[in-house]
Amino acid sequence: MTSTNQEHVMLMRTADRMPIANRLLAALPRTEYQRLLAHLEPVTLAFAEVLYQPGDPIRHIYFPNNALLSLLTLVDRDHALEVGMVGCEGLIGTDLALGISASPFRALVQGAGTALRMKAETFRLEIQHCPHLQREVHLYIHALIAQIAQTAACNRFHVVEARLARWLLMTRDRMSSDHFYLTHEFIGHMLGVRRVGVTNAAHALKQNGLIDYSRGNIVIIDELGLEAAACACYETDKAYHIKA
Amino acid sequence: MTSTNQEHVMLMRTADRMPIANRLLAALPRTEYQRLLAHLEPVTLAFAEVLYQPGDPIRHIYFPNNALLSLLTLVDRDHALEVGMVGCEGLIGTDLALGISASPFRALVQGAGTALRMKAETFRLEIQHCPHLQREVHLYIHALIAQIAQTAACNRFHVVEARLARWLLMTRDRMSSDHFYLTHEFIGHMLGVRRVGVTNAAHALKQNGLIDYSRGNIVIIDELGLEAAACACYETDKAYHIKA
DNA sequence: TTACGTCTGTACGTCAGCGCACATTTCACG
DNA sequence: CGTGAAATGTGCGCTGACGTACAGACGTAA
Repeated sequence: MTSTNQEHVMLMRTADRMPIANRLLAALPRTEYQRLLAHLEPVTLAFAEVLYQPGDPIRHIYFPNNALLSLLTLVDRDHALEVGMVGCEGLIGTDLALGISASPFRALVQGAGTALRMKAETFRLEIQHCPHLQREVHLYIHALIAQIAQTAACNRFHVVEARLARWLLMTRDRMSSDHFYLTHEFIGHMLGVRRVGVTNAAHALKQNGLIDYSRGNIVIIDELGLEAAACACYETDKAYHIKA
Repeated sequence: MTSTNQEHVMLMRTADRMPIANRLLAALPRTEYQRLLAHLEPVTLAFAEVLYQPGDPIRHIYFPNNALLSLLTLVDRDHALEVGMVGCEGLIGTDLALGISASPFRALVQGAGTALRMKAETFRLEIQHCPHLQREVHLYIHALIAQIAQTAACNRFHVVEARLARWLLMTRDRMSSDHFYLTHEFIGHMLGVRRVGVTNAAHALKQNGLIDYSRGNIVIIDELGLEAAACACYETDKAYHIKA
């Protein structure tokens, strides 16, 4: 506990010297960024941590640095479905920018890492006074809408293997790493399929030499091959989010 | 041609005396509404008319009165999927409010009727000077996001019959009528299933005395029964959009 | 009335994914 | 070094939806 707190404090002290890993923040002019920095608190997010629960008021917004977040809609008690994936290109808590204080989605940490967070109330005020922030957030909301819709169509029309390939690539892009920890069980919850469905699809990808994995440690071996195995939805999504 | 133009002019002249059927506009304070009215042009929309094509610049935004609009994502050349349904509770062209000049969706007229439209450029300017309009549009964007996500999950988990029931009820709510013209073929395109799939599901609903139909003329007979046949997604969606 | 186009009913083989159950592998920990 | 939990592999019957094809029903216009 003590060590965690100390680490936390250390992070806070060095916040103003941290590289601006979050691309949305990085796109802001210096003046606005400096202004916001005073309200941004670095935090480390643990795997599977739940940040928002549907209906609950949003307490903080999060700008991921190297963390990866998921937005899920809950249906039945058993069924959930990932509708959005948020990495360093965006933020969660966009609802506040639209005048809503609760998220309709569950937000959880898909990839552990760091993020910058801001109090909800502060964000509501600051976005009124930071036109560039407002603009960037609006653009991101638009991209998110497109992503959600694309995911909807993809889930409807494409087979699990192609969806898995797409999902792995999207994860890779946002993690900036070819290696990450994710069990079939977890991925199943994201894609809205059984664990066995993921196992079978992953097995096929492994057989073809596109990926490797063992007990949750997934490695992308053949990126181009994986893109070929994925549906065209990946390219569409990429165009929206990764346009560097 | 001439008669159409005359009718059009007549509609324009009486625009300021038309009842404000669009609920989003109706929620605005008088002053803002009067200001906007000068830029709002009544139009009649024909069934199956395409208002937006993905990627094309938006020329007008549309506030439906009694018309019903659909937002579709296109996947392959054959496959499309409805992700949003917009009636008098909202508008299309929200992208402009987020600083984007093209819609990612195809927008088409699912139910013929009237709407008020505004030039895209005018809307971009006016929304800066009409705080209530901005607020209402933002709230609607949020509801739309929730609707799209809900649709995504619904398409993933629920059978065609339940989805059809939900879709008919959503149509009904936005048309304010138990009767409308829609062929199985058309509905199939919306739900992303084969025409035969719709026929089978519709047949089952008909057998149970919930609906009746013939050559595109659909009538909802047993509303409560249809709600029971629909998935819970309907209730969720209703809570967002029809909260009167 | 006839003819034609549109809409709806029905059939059939195929297949992806489901739910379930159980075997096997691998790692962490005592 | 063993032991138990977690992760992955495999099998099986079932079902909803697919693609396709064709038949009947209905309405409109000649």
